Amino acid sequence: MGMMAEAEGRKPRADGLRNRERLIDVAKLAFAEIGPNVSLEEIARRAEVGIGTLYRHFPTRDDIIAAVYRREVTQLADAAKRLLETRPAGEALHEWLRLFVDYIATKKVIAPALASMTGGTSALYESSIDLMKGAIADLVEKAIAAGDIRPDVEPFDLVQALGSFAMGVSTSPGWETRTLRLIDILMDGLRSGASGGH
Amino acid sequence: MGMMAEAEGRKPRADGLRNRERLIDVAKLAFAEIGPNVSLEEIARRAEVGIGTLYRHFPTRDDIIAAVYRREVTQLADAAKRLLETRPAGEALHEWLRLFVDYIATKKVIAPALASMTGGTSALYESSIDLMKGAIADLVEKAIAAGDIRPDVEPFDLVQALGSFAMGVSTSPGWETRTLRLIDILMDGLRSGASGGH
DNA sequence: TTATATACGGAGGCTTCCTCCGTTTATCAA
DNA sequence: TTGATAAACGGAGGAAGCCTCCGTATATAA
Repeated sequence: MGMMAEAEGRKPRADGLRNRERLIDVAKLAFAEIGPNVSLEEIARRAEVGIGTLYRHFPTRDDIIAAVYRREVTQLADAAKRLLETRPAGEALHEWLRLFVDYIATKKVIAPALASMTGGTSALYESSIDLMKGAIADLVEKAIAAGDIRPDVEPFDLVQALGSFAMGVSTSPGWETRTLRLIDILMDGLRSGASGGH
Repeated sequence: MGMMAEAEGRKPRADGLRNRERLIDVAKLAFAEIGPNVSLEEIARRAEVGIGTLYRHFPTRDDIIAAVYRREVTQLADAAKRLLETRPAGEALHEWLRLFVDYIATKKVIAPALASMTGGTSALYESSIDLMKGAIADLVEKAIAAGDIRPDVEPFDLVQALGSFAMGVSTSPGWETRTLRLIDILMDGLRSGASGGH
């Protein structure tokens, strides 16, 4: 129980991996541009691969949607770690919140499809929520420890706030700009009352 | 300005109206059963009309979705009026809240499609929200006046609560039962502290 | 009952979905 | 390097869905 299933066989082919990544890249853009019902042939066309290649990597539409979503979440969690290593915790938090806006955009487009998936996907959702909570908690705790933000912030408060942002986002033009502004204000609020020292 | 555009021409054909209603009935069920991407041919098939008939009544997919949604909202608002006429205000409120659960179910299925519509639909949304607010306010005020529920309830509190229900509903099995239970509890809460008199 | 406006239904052209399989290519062993 | 071969590629093509168009049928009005 709990074994690494990998082992045997040769190294995966470089072109296979390349095309897979390429398809996810292109799919994310296409979903954002055209909507959740882009034809898969369109995605294959943009990625400059045959339709067969797309279907081999992602047997169903849901699979490619899940792949986009999963990568988005993973990148966001990774970004938290990387940001914490390369700059002061307060800045890291601020920067990460901005990245979150891009994540919302992806999620909004994909959500309908995600919602219509059954079983397996709720697990995908769960794990993504856990990843997010972990990332936020880390950022907030370090930022408090560094004296960059007020000490009475519960990480869960931020989860809540971000959730509301994600929900409340309308499709009206300029929501992205407005949300980014909101985040700046939020950061100001967080900073006021910070110890300021190290 | 403000004229009734109707007038001329003969009476609309009975079969036309019948088929139109039939299509909306069937579409609501089909959306719930199969999801927001049911083929329109499937809907026509179930309604036992030709595909051409469906397209004449609803030139686009969005049109039929809007029709289902609009009827749902309208029926809900009408039900409030009817319930208030046929039973004590407290019971009317309780019953109406139960109907609301069915409405959520429809809305959940349709929401993705509604969300992807442009322009015209946000108006549809707005008007539905106003209808809902009006219905709830009426029910709550009359129930308070009748002494069936505590007097310190703001109609808007209920709007808020229902909104949360609608959002928080997961796709997990049994949500409908659970939500109905929540509504019963909510009603108990509303009743406690009621004057009890007339 | 007749005339006709109105509604019906489905054939057919086009797009998308998805499978299948012959061709190409990256990896590994010699 | 060079071959052998597992792995990946790509697109033809059948099935299904989208939507239009128009000949047929029927409800309404005279």
